[in-house]
Amino acid sequence: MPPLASGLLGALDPTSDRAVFRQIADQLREAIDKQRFREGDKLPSETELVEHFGVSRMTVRNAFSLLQGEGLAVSEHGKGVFVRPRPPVRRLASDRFARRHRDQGKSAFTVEAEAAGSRPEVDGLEVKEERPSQDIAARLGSPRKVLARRRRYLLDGRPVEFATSYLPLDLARNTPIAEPNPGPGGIYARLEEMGHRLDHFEEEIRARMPSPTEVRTLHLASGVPVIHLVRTAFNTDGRAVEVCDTVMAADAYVLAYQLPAT
Amino acid sequence: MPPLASGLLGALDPTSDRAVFRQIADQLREAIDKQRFREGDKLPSETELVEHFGVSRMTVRNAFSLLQGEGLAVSEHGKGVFVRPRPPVRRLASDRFARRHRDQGKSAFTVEAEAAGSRPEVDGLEVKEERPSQDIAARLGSPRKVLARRRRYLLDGRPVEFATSYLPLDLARNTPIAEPNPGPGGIYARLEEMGHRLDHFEEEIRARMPSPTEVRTLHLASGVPVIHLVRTAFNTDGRAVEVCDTVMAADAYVLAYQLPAT
DNA sequence: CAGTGGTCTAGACCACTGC
DNA sequence: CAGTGGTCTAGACCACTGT
Repeated sequence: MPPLASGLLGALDPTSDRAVFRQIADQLREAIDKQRFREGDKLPSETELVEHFGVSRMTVRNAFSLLQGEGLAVSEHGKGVFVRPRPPVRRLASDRFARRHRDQGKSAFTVEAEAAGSRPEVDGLEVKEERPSQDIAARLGSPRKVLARRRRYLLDGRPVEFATSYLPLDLARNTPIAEPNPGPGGIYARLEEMGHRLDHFEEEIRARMPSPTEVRTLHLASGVPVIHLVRTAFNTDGRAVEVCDTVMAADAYVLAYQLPAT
Repeated sequence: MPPLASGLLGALDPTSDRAVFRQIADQLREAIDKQRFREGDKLPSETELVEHFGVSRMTVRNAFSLLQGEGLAVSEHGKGVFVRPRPPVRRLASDRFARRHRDQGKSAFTVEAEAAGSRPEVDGLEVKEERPSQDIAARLGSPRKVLARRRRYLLDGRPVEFATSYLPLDLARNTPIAEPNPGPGGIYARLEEMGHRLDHFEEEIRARMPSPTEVRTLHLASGVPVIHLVRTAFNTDGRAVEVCDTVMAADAYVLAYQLPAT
């Protein structure tokens, strides 16, 4: 009765140029790809692999470290190293800000999450007046000060994104937009009531590894990038009336867009 | 005359709970954020840091490993560890497939890159008939076979993306689309000539860490994710006539989209 | 308690770079 | 050649998990 590792893993090739820890990672990666280990399964412990391959512990840890960097494995102190579970993904459609989605009493995030059978939460709401960063100022037409609305979004208890909306202060001060709860339809509905009929949005998307702060805020496993989305809302006069800066856990989202063939 | 490390880095806090290698990483990260080390600068060598902090070499290497995972540093064997340079970013606009961009003799990639002052190349072109994967088949209406057009794109010698276009074989066989060079305006122009007037595109965007194959193909530094983009082209009958599966080096791109406020 | 991963040491030898 | 990072060993002690 061979231990777990022996049953599913082979031997090293001592003639290979490939570093031993890479060979070990290769074997584990292949076993994961072939579903011999499935999502959430525990991988062999460091001790088991040390004995199976006859290497030192650091070599095994280097192999695990590679897999974690690739997003294939996560370690849990005192428990083991596991195949990283793939959580359900939230699909953001490009019509999510269409006016017809704005006539309910709840936010777009809440409505959409409940429709998908998830439990949405909003967290750490904070509304402040600030001096804008250079980037935000440039996008908003260089206002001296802005209203910043920060919040974090969770699905079924898991943080998935946090966002800050910036509006020129002269436009937002002493309006419902400056209240913690801006009311049904959110700030876009309020902007339109105030005469800023929205014409279109521009979104810019980047992907990168998270900062330590982002890792904490979103409880990110290692090997999980973030999607950085900056959305600018334009009114029918062509003025940028809001910029929303969003950082999303990349493993929780698919973004979907429609492009005209023109 | 203190060595480089002493001049820019402080001391450890032995009373802190924070692991020593994390404290070292914190100091280097802060120095990078504050531009005390700039893009492309060499960080202190492992030996220097070992002496400066009075720790063992593995501890210093762990600190560097953290920074590399965050995409802040890259190591070069025999040379040193450097602040990761931020290469110029290519902006993909959402009108990049508009018909008006299709009347030149060159591909969209080539035209756009030259306009931006870069030197574009296309690489490893391969045209094959294949059985589609389950995902591709589902998107194309379950054809038994597809034509697959693979290629890699480079800017100024640097690989930035590789892509595969899939078309139902009954639609593409024995047409210019099956030729290595499909002619001016690319396969979209040919599809329209063949009566498939394009109506719109759908794009799905994900971000994740690259597989080892993708690391090789795109020469990715560690700590650089990929953007995975799947575009489906629909004709005016609502039929999906092409799916293009693209993997991009995330540090080389910003994707930009316009959304109607409807 | 035993088993797990997290941190750290003090060496060793190798491969690559630049002078 | 000296200096750099890449790999590997054989220990040690700690913190966290589950029984």
